[in-house]
Amino acid sequence: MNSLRPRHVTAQDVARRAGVSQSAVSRAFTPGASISDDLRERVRSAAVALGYRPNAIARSLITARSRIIGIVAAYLQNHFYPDVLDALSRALQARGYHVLLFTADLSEAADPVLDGLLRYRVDGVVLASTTLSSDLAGECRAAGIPVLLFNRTSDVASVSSVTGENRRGGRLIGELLAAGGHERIAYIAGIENSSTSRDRERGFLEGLAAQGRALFAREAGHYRFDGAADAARRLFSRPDRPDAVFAANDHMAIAAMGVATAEFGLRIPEDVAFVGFDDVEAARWPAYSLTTFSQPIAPMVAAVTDLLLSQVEEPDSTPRHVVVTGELIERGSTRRRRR
Amino acid sequence: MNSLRPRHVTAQDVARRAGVSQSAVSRAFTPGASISDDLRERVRSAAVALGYRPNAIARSLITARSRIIGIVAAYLQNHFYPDVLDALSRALQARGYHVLLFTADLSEAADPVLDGLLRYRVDGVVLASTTLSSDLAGECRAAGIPVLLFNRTSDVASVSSVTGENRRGGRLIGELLAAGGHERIAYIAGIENSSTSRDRERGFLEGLAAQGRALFAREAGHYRFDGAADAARRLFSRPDRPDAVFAANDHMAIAAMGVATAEFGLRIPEDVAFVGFDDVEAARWPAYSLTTFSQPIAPMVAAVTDLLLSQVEEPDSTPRHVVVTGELIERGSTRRRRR
DNA sequence: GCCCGGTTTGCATACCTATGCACGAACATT
DNA sequence: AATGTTCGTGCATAGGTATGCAAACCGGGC
Repeated sequence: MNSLRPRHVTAQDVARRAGVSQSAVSRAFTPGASISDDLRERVRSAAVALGYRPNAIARSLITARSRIIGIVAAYLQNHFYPDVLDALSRALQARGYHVLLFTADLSEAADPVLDGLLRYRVDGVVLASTTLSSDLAGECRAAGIPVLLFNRTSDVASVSSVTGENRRGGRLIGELLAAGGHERIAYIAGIENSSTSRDRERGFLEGLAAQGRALFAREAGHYRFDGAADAARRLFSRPDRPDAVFAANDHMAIAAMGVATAEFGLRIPEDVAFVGFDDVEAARWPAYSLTTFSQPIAPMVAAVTDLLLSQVEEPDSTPRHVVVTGELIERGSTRRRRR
Repeated sequence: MNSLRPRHVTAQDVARRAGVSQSAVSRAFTPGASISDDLRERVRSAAVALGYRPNAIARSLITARSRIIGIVAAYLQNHFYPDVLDALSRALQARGYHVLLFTADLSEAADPVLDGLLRYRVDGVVLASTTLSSDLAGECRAAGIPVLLFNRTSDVASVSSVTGENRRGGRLIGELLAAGGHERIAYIAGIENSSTSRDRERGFLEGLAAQGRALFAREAGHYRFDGAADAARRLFSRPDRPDAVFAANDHMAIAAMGVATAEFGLRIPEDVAFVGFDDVEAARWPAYSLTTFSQPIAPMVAAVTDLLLSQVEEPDSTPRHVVVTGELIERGSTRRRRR
C-alpha cells in the first residue's frame, strides 16, 4: 500500500505520453539544449496535460548546483532586515535563485543553523546580522560554498562582506552633534563584539574629538528594542542627563525616543537630540523624523547578489569586501547645524 | 579538469574510511534505524574527520519528502509579516522543517512563484497575504501538497486557513467609535478583493449600525503605506473631514496618522481618533499608542504549524479553517469610552 | 550440540533527471 | 555520387542516499 504519498508525475510519464525518450523531456525544459521546436512543443503540451513540473531536487543532484541561497537572519524585529530580505529575495528570484531562510539567535554565531544549510547543498550563504566561527568558514571554503556577511565584517579570510560606511557615518554624526553645541553626548552601543557597533563607535569618537569633545556616557542596547529602552532609562535617570544620544541603529533610537518622551517628558530635539543609523522607513515617519546615516538597501542588495553570484559561478575567486556609501540625513530629531 | 566544482564528501567516502558499508553510514544518521551503538560511533567519528554531512537533496529524492515548507510573503513592509515570518521559521525549524521563502506581488495571486515552489517538491505551502487561483490549488491537491492561507480565506475547498477574528474585531471597533460619540467615521480599506478587508469592513458596518450610525466616508489604501497616506490626504482634504478613522490594519493606520498630524496639524485623539488592526509592535510605541484589535502571533503561528504539519503527515485529512481569537486593545489614539 | 528469536550488517535497487556518446537523417559541397 | 557537416534524438549511466531482503551473528534454552 504505497498510495499514501501520491507519486509525482515524472519525465518518464511525459515521455511515454508524447512518444519520445525521457532525454527529450529533459531537453524540452533545459534552456539552450539541443532540441527541435517541433519536439519541444509536443513535449510541453504533454507535460501540461499531465501537470508535470521538472523535479528541482533530482536536477540538483545531477548538476551539483541547487540554485538555492541560504540566508541566515537573526533579528527581524529590526525592520531594516525585513526590507533587506524582501529586496534580496526578489533580486535572487529574478536571477533564478531561491532563498532558504534560517533564523538564528542574535548575538550568537550562526553555526548551528549553518549545519542545516550545508546539508541542503546551498550554492551560497548570506549571513545577515550574524557571524560564524572560523572553523565553519573553513568548512564552507573547503566545500566551495561562498559565504557573505551582510552588515558585518570578520577577520576570517575566506568570507566576503557588504557593509555601509560605519566609520565615516559615525564620524559625521559625532561632528554633527558636537557642532550642534551639545554638552553631554551619549552613545547607545549595539552588540559589543559586532563589527558594526565597534566601527560606528570608533568613528563617532573621532568625530567628537575632531571638535574637541569627548563622550559623556555610554550604555549598551545590544541592538534590541527592549535593550535600548533600558539603556535609555539608565541614561535619563542620571541627575545630569544627556542632551544628545547617538544610538547604533534606528531601531534602538526609536526605542530610546519613546522612553525619553513618554517616560521622562522630554522634548525632542529641544531637551535631547537623537541620531540613529540605517535610515529605515520609520525614521522618515513624522512621529520620529529621525536624523540618521543611511545604509541604502538597493545598492547594498545589488552588491550582495553581484558579489555572491559571481563567486558561485567562479568558485576560486577571492573574497571581497564591499562598502556601500551612505549619507547623513538631517531631520527633526536634531537641531539644525549652526552656520 | 573537473576540479571546478569540488566534489562533496559522500557516504561512500565515510564508509570506506570506517571500513563499513554505505548503508551503515546512512543508518548512523537516520534516527531510529537499526544499528549498534558501537558502529554508530565509529561512523560518526569518521564522518567528523572527513567533514561529512548527509546530503538532504539526495535524501529527499528517496524519501519523497523534502522537509521544506514553502512560504510566500507579499509585503514585508507591513511589519506584521516579518514578525510572523520570524516566529513561523523558528517553529518550523524546531520541528525539523526548513523554509523556502518566496516573494510575490501584493494584490496578485501567488501563481507564478508557486510554480517555482512546486518544482522543489515542498512538503507544504503557506501563503501569507496572498491567494492562489483555484487551478493551482487543484494541482497542489493532486500532488498531495497541503496549502494553507495565512490571514486570508478562500472559497477554494482544498485549502486550509488561519485567520484572526476579522468580523468580530471590525464590529467591536465600530461599536467603540460609535459609542465614543464620533460624528463622521471613515474607513480606509485594504485590498478590495481580500477577504480580510471585506470581513473587517462588514463587521465594522455592523458595529456602527448596532449603535444607529452609518459610515461617513470610505477610501482604499490597498494595504500599502503610501496608499493609506494618499487615502488619508483625500479624507482630510474634505471640508467636513472625518473625526474618526478605522484603517484595515495598523500599517495603514500609522501612515494615516502621520498625514493627519504632520500635514494637517490635527491632534490625536482630540481632532480625530484612529483605530488599526493587528496590534503590531509599533502600535505600542508611545508615539502612536494606537487602539487596535489584536491578531496574536504566537497562537496564530502555532495554529499554522500544527495544522500544516498534521496535513503533511496525513495527506488525506480534510482542510480546516482556524480562527484565532484576538481582543480589542484601547490606547491613546481613541478617546476613552464613555461610561 | 542444536535450534530459535532477535539484532546487526551488507547487497542491491530505486528515486528522477542531466548529459556524454553514438548514431541516423538531412543537407550542402565538390 | 561520394564525402563532409550540422543537427536532433535515444541509450545508458551517474549523482548520493534509503530501505527491503537475506545473510550473518549472538545468546540462551533444551
